[in-house]
Amino acid sequence: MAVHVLAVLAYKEGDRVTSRFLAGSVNTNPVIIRRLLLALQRAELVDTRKGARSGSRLARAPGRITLAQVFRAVEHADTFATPARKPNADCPVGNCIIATLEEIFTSAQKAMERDLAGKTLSDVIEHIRASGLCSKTKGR
Amino acid sequence: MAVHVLAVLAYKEGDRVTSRFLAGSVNTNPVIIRRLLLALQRAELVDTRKGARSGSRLARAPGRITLAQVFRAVEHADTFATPARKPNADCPVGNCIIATLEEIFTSAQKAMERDLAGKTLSDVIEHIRASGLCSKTKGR
DNA sequence: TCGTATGTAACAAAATTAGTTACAACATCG
DNA sequence: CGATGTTGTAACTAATTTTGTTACATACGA
Repeated sequence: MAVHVLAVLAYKEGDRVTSRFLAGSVNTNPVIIRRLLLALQRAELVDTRKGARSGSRLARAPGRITLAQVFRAVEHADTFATPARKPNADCPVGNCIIATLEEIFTSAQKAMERDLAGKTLSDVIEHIRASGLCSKTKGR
Repeated sequence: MAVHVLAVLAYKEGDRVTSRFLAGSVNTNPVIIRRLLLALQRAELVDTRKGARSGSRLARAPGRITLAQVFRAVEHADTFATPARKPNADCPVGNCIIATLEEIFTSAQKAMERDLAGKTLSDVIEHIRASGLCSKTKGR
């Protein structure tokens, strides 16, 4: 979803877009978008301003925003490493396997992020444009 | 969790282990384990027998079970590619971005699986043993 | 044939995520 | 300055997913 929002922002390069517009585009609620934008702001991927006639826009060129950055901004790091597993203190295997699994999964996640780091927002845009299905006019 | 179960099975190499025992080890319910074992059976990673004095064991040596196989057996493939997004037919961007995102995410997932393919169950076991914290005696 | 364990269904509970409503803070325009 | 429009945020509800529970038919081994 984050990518979807950023893609729309990239289309409107430069212009500020309101959360209401984005919500319409993604077909959800403005608040959901705002929550998402907060994460993207913290990662300095978007630049949001309050007040009348304001909104959000990309903080830098689409070519300088990798999907790995987006991923890290949105996912809370512990994606699936330790999904709040029970303490299960009764089994020694359980206790010592956790550290091992964490190590393995962070390695796997790193591998994924390396792959995502190779793709930027403008790659996504170009890919969409190339698919032809999508005209430049964005409804709404 | 799947890895946890398989690790216990690897410890008990050869012996059949009941779902009740495994449930105790992971600190959950036998039915949860059985559901998990069904997926592992379909992937031919474990060999389960019904009836009295039976249970499950690894279908092959721990060194021949990669974590990528486990991952694929357990996760339903569409891990996070298309999490049942709304149809949102009103926005053309939405419609054509989906295919693009799927492509990107399957690529990322492939990268992760390549990483996991490089690690086997016996690597995990060894890693656990090396951590020292865990004696060979598994409680319960 | 008896005991034990799986396969499976049906359902309850808990956790997560998405969505809603409401409102204060605040920038911009007139 | 004051009206307007938009974000930030809280509190709450709803929907979905995951996890756990109970129950029982089925099947295997001794």
